[in-house]
Amino acid sequence: MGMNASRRILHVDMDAFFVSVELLDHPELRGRPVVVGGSGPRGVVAAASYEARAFGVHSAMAGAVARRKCPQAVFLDGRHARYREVSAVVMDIFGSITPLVEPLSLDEAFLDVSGRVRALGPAPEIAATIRARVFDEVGLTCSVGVAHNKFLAKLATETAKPRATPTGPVFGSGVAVVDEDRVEPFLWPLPARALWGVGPSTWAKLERLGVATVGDIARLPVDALTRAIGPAAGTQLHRLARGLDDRPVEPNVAPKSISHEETFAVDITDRGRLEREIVRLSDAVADRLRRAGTTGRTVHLKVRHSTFQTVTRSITPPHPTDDGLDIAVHARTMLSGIEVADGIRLIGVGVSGLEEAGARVEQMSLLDMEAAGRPDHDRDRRDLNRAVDEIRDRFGRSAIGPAVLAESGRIDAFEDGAQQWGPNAQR
DNA sequence: TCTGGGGTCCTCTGCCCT
DNA sequence: TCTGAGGGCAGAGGACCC
Repeated sequence: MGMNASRRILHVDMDAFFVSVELLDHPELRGRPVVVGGSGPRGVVAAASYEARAFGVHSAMAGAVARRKCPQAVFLDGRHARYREVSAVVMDIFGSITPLVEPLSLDEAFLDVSGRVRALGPAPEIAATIRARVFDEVGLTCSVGVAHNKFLAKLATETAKPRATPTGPVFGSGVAVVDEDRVEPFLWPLPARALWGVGPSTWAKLERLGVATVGDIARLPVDALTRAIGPAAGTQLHRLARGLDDRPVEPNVAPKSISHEETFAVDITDRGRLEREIVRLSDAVADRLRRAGTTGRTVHLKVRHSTFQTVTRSITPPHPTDDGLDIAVHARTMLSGIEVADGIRLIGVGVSGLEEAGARVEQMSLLDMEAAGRPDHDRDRRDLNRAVDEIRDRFGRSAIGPAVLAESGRIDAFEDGAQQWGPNAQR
């Protein structure tokens, strides 16, 4: 395809995905306000049905607030494993349309259908086909935006979505198209907040510049923008405001980091307890690293104090690792420099700098390994991890785990389906 | 009963090296 | 030897997204 050939990009977004999956499995709840997440002592809303949205409930809202706004709503814990399962079926439908599918999350994806128009018809027709197939084969509704780039396709989706009103949900058009010669009338009246990358902080800075709409940004000189919000964000925003976006749809984007974090039902001041949580989180991170066949170079620790002040520490050891104990030792070292007496509400462990496992082992000479004093030790640990992985494959994640966790009985906290949006009430 | 969990990217700062 | 500029990297934090 030539450089100037117009691309045909679809953005597909499932409508109220987590809630819709729950309604699929619990049809008796249809028509009622339903909220996924937010049921625990410190939970937040992950998704709200359009009936619940009519009461002002929306995702990321504190569970307590949601309850106050809509006490009659049904609050459900999330079932992440189930959502993944349904998502895989939906993504397979996308994959049968074009190989160029880039998932953004479980419920959203970009599709480049430029090469499929000849076979399947114009992009809006492909969009309608996708909606029909997702409904017929999965039983869920989705909205689709069509444009010549990712950014405009995503904005188009918003206008196609159902809306919540006091009298009940109103269906959207389902498919929305932004034609290449209609970009400015579509884009410029929108609030600047609609642009990708404009959150509360950037929004405040833009307001100080007297900017309200996307059109205002487009008419602003670039250097005024870069001075206000930085070179990278400034140039990017200026391009988006003129509808320019040449990012390709990229399937198979490799993850750059893996992490687990947890908010406690009650703040923790006991360092020993925090160290045990670190072992558990590190074990879960390492488990995922090995399953993905990767190792991590940099270990990160995240600590949120009772005041909500959040600090992060990171360290890059000489060798990449996929070993839970290894990760835990580094994380614990970093924790030792942090005051915990004031109460800790969240702790997280992660690794970044991912590379294929073994990529480096071959480069490391035997001499290096001996100088580091770890050849036998390393091999033993790899054997142990392999055995642990096999046992877990056969009997589940809770079958085996670090000894320090045995008494607290928390090894299985990351079993598939563990609820994901806040601490359980009983913890 | 205020504020989850899993990510990405950018900026700033300090340090090392040239 | 001292000083400085500038690149590269690591670490910390912030902003943003779903």
